[in-house]
Amino acid sequence: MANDARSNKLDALLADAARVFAQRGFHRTSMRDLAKASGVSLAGLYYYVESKDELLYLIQTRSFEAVIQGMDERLIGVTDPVQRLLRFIENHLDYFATHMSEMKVLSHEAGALTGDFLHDVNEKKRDYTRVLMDILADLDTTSMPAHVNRRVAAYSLFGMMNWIYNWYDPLGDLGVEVLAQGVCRLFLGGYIGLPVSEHSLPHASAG
Amino acid sequence: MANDARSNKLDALLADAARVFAQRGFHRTSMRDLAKASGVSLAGLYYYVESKDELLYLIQTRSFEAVIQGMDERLIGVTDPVQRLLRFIENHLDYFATHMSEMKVLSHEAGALTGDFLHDVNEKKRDYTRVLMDILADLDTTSMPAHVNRRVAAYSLFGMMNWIYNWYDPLGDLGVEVLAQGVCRLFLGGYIGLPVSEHSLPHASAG
DNA sequence: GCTTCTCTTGAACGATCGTTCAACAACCCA
DNA sequence: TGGGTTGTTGAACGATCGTTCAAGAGAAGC
Repeated sequence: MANDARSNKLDALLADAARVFAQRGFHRTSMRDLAKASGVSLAGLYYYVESKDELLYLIQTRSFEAVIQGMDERLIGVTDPVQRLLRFIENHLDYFATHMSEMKVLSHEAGALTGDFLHDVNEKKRDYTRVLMDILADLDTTSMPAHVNRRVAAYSLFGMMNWIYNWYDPLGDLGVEVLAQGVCRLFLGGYIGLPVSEHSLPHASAG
Repeated sequence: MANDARSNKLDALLADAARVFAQRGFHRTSMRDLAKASGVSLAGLYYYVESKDELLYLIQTRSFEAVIQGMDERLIGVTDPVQRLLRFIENHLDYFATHMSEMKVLSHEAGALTGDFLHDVNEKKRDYTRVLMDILADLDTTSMPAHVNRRVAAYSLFGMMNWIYNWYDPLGDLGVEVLAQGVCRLFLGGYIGLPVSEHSLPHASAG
């Protein structure tokens, strides 16, 4: 179909744009930069996208939808809150490590969106945060009380996970599994004093 | 002295600029915006500062120097690694909560610096990280082994602390002391399995 | 062969950007 | 009173920005 070709090219365009946005930042990247990076003329970009803002929005909302979908799949049928938390973290970090550019754009360029675009992504963000908060609430009733404010805990976890674009190199010595196990152990050990055993840790399966 | 007046006005200018940069982002903020916010004409800004880049650099390097100086003071004479870690966290969060705009600019606009400016701030960042890494290494030899990769632990802690500009409201219900205690408990509990007692927690004295 | 639809383009638009500069006011010291 | 330093300004500079548009290429359907 012609629609397929168009859709595929849009996908490729978004991937190129995410790479450049992650590297130079959204506002420092010009549409001319994107044209060069994607091999299309400047005017040609506007056949696939209405504006630079929509480009940013599409990158963010699509990435976020993929994260949420992965989370939904990994939580199906899992009721134990510790397991749910481990899978929540595992999913987030897996996607982050395998889609570093997109997730950096999602994390770092949150303030660059405006209007309906901003509202839509913020709604997803609220739902996603709610899932984590509910798991933590579950954890509080089934384990010893945490002594750590739940909001502080939730956003600290997001901080650990979303900060990694500032330092982590997916191609370096440090494997994703070490990263995921570290974050899981830090958070679970700190939040409920639970030493996370080897076999209950995420196996950090890719993608 | 005339030099004092000039220096004071520069300080005020940097404070205004930090506020606007934190709100709208560095690249979205024009020199005309800063002129309006500081009550000086556009051209007048260039009497105090050589360029927009230098403005950003001054905000970042001065804030970082203040953080480092506060840390140095709080670590004097303290040898117990747990206490050193608690004070490191306490200092970082205290400064963050009392200088939210500057620290957001320091955290979020790290990639906006270039050349010598970037190099200088990165050097400070490396030294500062080294202090934390040394504390963690100390912690490893005096407590049970951590089972958490040290680099992962260090950057996770920075993630928890530097992410707060994305969600924390210093004027809201959540006090700085709750924030600091939460982060300390999360990290220490997770890193060395240590339940942090009430009296050993930072008292979160303001700046 | 002709029309239609999809895709791409060079060239231009007005707006806004960071920065500069000559000019001027206000003050200090002689 | 007059010269020099300090502080401030409006107006302009060239560059770059996001976006538009008329025009054309190429394949598809008749």
